[in-house]
Amino acid sequence: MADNMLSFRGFESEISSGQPLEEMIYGIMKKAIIYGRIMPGERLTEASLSEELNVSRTPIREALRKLAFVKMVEIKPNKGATAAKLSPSDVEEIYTLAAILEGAAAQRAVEYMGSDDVEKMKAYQSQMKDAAIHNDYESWLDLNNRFHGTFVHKCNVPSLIELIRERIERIPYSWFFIVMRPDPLKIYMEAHEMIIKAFLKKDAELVRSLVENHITTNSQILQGYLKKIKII
Amino acid sequence: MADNMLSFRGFESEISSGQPLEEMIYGIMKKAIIYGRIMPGERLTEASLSEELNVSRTPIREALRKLAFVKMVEIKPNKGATAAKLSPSDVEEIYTLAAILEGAAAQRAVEYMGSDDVEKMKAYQSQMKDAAIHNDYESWLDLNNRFHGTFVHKCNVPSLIELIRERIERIPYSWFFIVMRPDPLKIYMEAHEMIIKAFLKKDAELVRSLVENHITTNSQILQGYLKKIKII
DNA sequence: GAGCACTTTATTGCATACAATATAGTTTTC
DNA sequence: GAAAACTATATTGTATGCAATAAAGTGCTC
Repeated sequence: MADNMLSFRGFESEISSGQPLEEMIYGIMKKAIIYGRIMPGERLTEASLSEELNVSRTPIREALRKLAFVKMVEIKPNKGATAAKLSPSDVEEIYTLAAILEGAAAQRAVEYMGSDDVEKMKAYQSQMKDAAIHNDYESWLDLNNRFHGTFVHKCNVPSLIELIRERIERIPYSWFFIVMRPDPLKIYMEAHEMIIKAFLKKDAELVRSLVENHITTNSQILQGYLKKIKII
Repeated sequence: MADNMLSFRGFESEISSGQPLEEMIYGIMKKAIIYGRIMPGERLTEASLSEELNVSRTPIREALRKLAFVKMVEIKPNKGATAAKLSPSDVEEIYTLAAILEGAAAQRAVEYMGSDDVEKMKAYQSQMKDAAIHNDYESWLDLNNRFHGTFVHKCNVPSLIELIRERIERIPYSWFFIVMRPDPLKIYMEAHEMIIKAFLKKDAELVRSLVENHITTNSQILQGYLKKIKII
């Protein structure tokens, strides 16, 4: 391992790219949490992280506090940090807010979307069908992010986009694959079709309610599976 | 000054109440920003704050980073922190989100509001009229917070409540007094009346749109004055 | 053996020292 | 005199040491 590399559970980051250590550690640990290399509830002592990352406790403390802000770790004064556990109600809240926020973003986006944007959404949608047929779930997920990103980024409210991203990031990456079964996928894709049509009609209120329902439905399906396979 | 007191520009906080210094500093500085004791754009060097607060740089750094998270200060790597300036578009965004979030909270609250809650809102509303007549704007503002808080806290989504509070806190306290003139107040109070009626009808969708419009209208009125008196 | 005081250990909170970086000022060069 | 190179200063970033707190273990009392 080159000594100008920050390495943590398979994730790496080059030191001395102008970015402070604190931010790099924040980024690398966030990834580790999203991708399950840090398990929920895992105790994160400053000393052990310090050793694992080969840096002092100072930037680690600051990274942990940032992670606490986005609720990925929980810090109790004088007791320390643990990777956050997502309770059923946490999951529900995350999606409740995601639905509200993304619905609002979509509503606002109607005004700013060009026909090229809707075309992009159509293209993603058709590519998603292909990906689903070939069981290429990785691509499917990427395309889905692009689909949603297309209108979210057109809402003209940067902080709203940020809030939406913050919610989505709290969902472990692996969970997105849980719902990738024929029936949920069918429901999912049909919702996208309706959303596309609503954007074509430029019916902002319809777009809002469709997007909100789309996310809520998906949330309920996910929560059902999570409960059934005893993840939460 | 007792040496177990943390003092900062007129605000004080007792040390050794179990709370870490970092949090106390965060709280005290947040107040100082909200109440205008720290001016927007003011440079906040760790050393000067350290001297002013009689603590080391460490808890100050952590407090500054927390404040950066709620966008009350801006931190540039290797350059340091400044008290955030609210640009016209920042103000617009804050209120845009506040309207979305509080509208959603209100909509959800309809289900959980008891008739006693609506009675409370009516009571606050009538007290606000009195306060307005006697030009007791301080009380008016407090009652207004209670009025809004009544339904916001009934939305059953704690993180939504938190997000709303975070937006409101970014508005300098003094600004709330700017709009306290006869015409805006009349519009404001009429909106409240309509909101109360909508809650009585338990019409969630109507409540949502009324609350959203109420906040948006208020925002536009405030922004108009801010521009006229050249605050932003 | 359960409950309690005491001691030990682990860990965070805070303070401080040093290193790295950015800024301002100064000199040098043309 | 303007631009560039250098120097000095201020400030943040990081490492480390010590203090305060919490948790775990130990022995004592009954």
